[in-house]
Amino acid sequence: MNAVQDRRLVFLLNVAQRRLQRWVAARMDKDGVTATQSGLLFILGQRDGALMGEAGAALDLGPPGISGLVDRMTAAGLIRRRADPDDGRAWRLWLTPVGRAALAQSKAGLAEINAHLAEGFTNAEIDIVARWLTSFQTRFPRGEEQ
Amino acid sequence: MNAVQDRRLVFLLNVAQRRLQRWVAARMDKDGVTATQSGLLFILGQRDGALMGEAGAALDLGPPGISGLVDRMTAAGLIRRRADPDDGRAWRLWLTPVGRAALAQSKAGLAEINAHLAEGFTNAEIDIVARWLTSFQTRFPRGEEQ
DNA sequence: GATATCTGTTTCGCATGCGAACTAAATTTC
DNA sequence: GAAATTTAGTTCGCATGCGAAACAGATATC
Repeated sequence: MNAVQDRRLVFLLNVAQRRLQRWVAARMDKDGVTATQSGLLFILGQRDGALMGEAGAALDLGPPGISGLVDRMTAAGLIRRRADPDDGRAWRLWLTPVGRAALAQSKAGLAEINAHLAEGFTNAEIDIVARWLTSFQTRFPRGEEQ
Repeated sequence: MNAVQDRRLVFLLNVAQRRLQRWVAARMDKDGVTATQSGLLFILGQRDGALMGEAGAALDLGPPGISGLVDRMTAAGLIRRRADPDDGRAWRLWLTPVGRAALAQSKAGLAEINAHLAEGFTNAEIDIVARWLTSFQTRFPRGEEQ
């Protein structure tokens, strides 16, 4: 009899994510940066020179995910990739000037989106939403069953 | 100083969706049905013989999305597709026996996931979450700007 | 009735990201 | 120090889904 009764939540989450994705794509793509890509830009803005694995973990991406993302962003000239001097297997990622510019634009766009996302909800309500979203990380852990 | 302060919500939504997706894939894929596919099964369970466009609208998918989904599910033998007798451009979608069986299994799995999604939250809190998720449909409309 | 327009679906090229299998370098074990 | 194991990334095949453009049938307009 309430929101949990049917498939709603699963479906709603899916749709919401897709709608947001599309929205971001429509306004940010003009600057050549997608939502996921701006995620990596943010990470590097805080930790320039991070390892691919570190960046992947921060974005909650598996090895194939971060690998492909880095390929595309390197090709787009947003980041650069240099071998780690201490570990022959590892790569460190660095922002290019183009990447820095894109990051600055993403920050502005993101502020707008965040405002949009909280409109019509109190801080307490947004905190509940944030707690629910965060709980996925323990409820649906990466490596394990159940 | 609260949850809205940085990119959190956008990022959290993304991660949550991906985690759920992965989870569903891991336990449902054994039955050969993914989350999106079970979405279409649910629609047809209620409205067998729906037009592709109708199904797409119900799932919030654009033409290319529903087209590809139908291709894959037809190939998998889950649904069947017949020309609409009244409109030479349109197709109606029907569950196959295999599709019906998959739908039954999806229903069971979904109940479990829904329980999991609401654990640790009161009904009032889940209602807030549902309201937030639903608000995306007006906040980020399909066709238009702003 | 011929032309213009609208509408349902398809196709293309792309980004995203998974699991599985692989490669290669680093570390541990014996 | 050689063999076994772990770890960092890559590659492959796949599902998902977008926007743009194409296509064909349906409807409206003149």
